[in-house]
Amino acid sequence: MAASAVPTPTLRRLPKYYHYLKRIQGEGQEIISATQMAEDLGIHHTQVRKDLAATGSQGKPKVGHRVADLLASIETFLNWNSASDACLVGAGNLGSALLGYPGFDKAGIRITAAFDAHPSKVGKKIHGVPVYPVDKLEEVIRRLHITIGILTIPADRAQHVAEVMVQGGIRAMWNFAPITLDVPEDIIVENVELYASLAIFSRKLSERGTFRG
Amino acid sequence: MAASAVPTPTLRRLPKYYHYLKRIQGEGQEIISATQMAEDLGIHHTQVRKDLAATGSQGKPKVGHRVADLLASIETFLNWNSASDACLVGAGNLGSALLGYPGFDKAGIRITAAFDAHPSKVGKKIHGVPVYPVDKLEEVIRRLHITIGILTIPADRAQHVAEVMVQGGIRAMWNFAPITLDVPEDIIVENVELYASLAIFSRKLSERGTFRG
DNA sequence: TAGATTGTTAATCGATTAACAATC
DNA sequence: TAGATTGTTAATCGATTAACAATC
Repeated sequence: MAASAVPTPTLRRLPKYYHYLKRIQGEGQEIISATQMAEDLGIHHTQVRKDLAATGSQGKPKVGHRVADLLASIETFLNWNSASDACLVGAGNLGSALLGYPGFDKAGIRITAAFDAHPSKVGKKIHGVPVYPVDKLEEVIRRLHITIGILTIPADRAQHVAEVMVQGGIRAMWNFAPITLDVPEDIIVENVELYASLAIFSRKLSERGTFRG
Repeated sequence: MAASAVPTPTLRRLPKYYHYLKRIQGEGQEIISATQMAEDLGIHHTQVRKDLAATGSQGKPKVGHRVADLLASIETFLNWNSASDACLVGAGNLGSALLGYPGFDKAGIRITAAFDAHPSKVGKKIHGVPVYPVDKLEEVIRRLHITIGILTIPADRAQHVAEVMVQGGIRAMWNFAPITLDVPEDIIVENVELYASLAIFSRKLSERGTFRG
């Protein structure tokens, strides 16, 4: 793969811009300057300019950027226009919540199958997505040509499930389990690190606050 | 506040070490070298050493680190030993999932009250946590001396709720809504950016994959 | 035109990686 | 002792911020 020319921090900021732009668009605003965005989002204005430039969007000197253009640029850059089929393994609390999350559709990720180990969940639909037994994982993803896997299972089962996913043809994984998955190099893995945020939060609390106890 | 001497990337990595150490501890391992950790986690060994040093933990040359010591150091460093009371606003899919999340207890965050705008949820308990009407937010957090607020509500209501929280005495917020909250400077805000991870995932897909469509 | 804004090139800052001394 | 490991100091790398030219 070609290494991305776009820094990861930039990618992380793009959704921030996206949601901000959606909001002001909803308020009827059609033009926005990078200066204003920077101020509202608490980011340096040069940073905002570089990030927006990375998506290929261009503004007009003295005028600013068209909100609709920026939104379109971000969507295109992140490839949110073309859709992929995904499955989710682990229909527990977090998994069920994700099945009902509206953001994926927008991002072109269509969850068409869920899997769970508990017989009580199998056969039902959660937010419209059918739940299969987890031992049918390989068979179903192969049959439905699913290429994306979302892991919302406990850490101790994640590695095994990842291996079955690879067997079945999954090419990319979005992993919510707090474990470093060991998969072939050509498989994409993106880890959602909820605990990373919790650690930063905890540290801020212990640094600043005396209001614990 | 004093700026943290510990880099944010280090804080983000600490839970990774923590979960790794918990796992090998569960397998009966008592000693671990930074070299081995680095290899298993795909992180540079010097990085691991610096991160562990930041928590105040020390190893023995030629021997390694005691797993139990490392775990204790991380817990202490993140102040996971002392507990704080927190409330959660927005008992929807994500909110309910968080109420059932075992990680908070471990991190010393005890959710004692939840709030929701839907009358159907009010008065019930979700994972043992009572749900109050959201218009009682200020009153309840004041009465229960709650200092931490978790926001799992739609973006368009987050700013208003944040302001009520500040009114009621909340000093720190863990925000899951995709919006930059505007609160007084002395209020701690940590944003969980699920969409940041999704953006990185989407970009990886569009860079590497031809398996969309 | 004047001035606000864009967008680029240079300087700074901070994190990661490399080199190496210290220790059991 | 020899060698593996720790932990620190220096070098590199990359992102952020500053300075400035270009544009309408």
